[in-house]
Amino acid sequence: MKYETKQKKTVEDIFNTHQGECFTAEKLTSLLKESGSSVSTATVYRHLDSLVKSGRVAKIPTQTGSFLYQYEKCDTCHDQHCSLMCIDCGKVIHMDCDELLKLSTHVEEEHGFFIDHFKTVIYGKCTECKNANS
Amino acid sequence: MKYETKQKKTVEDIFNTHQGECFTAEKLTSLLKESGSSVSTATVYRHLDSLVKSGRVAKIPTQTGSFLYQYEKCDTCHDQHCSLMCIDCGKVIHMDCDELLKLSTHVEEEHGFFIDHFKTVIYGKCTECKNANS
DNA sequence: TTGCGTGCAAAGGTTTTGCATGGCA
DNA sequence: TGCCATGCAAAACCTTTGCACGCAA
Repeated sequence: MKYETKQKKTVEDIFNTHQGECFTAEKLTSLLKESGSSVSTATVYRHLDSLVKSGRVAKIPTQTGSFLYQYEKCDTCHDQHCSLMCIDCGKVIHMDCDELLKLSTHVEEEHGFFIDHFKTVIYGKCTECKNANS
Repeated sequence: MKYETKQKKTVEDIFNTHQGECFTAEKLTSLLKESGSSVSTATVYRHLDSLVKSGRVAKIPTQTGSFLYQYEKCDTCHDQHCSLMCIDCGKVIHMDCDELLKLSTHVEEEHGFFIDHFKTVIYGKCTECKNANS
């Protein structure tokens, strides 16, 4: 994707105006449509793929077998950034603190594993859903 | 799935003899076939679903859009158990230590989020793959 | 002009579902 | 016997791919 096309710009604009949010490919496509400049599904996927490969967008597997795409402009916080997703309401909370660094360090030293915080999603329940149904 | 059928028993047997391992539904189906008692794909999925709902099997979303199923018999370690999956070779490492409890506690207190360790998979690279290609 | 990007439709892989049959209690 | 589980095939779902056309450089 080296050409500067209208579609490429439109996709990047959407991500820019919704920083940190998570979208399905379908949601992204409908946002593009609503914004007045439709982009075909295939092209949306091709740009998503390109953004994921370049490391600017995270492709997050969900519990329903599809993906969520999340734009992260921040260049400095990756090592300790992580997403917390509520399995009930789907809300994503961003976490960016030292506690994660402690875990990474521990896991590297004790378990020989190098965490990719950008690809990792921690599942659980947010306070509201926790209180709501158990 | 309240009846004790041959198929149900066979599926549970496979999990019992491969504790802690991760399977795709397809892998599980072929293991069943090899063991001499074939079970149809639909039935395999139905039992998996039932096991997941009852909490005995974890359904783990992968980076390719399908799932891995993991049996966990252990009743006492859930709160601090977690799976580490290598994004290169697919290997799954089990982690069961206090460091996770620290993270949970921190996340609950500071971020108002309750981690489900059974559903969470931490992605990254194992030592071998880390050394191999970067 | 060259070749990459686009849109459409078709294909792909995995999981789910409908329906008739078979088996457990 | 009554109802649930099973197997098959079809459908559903999301994502990827092939191909002809259009547009950026």
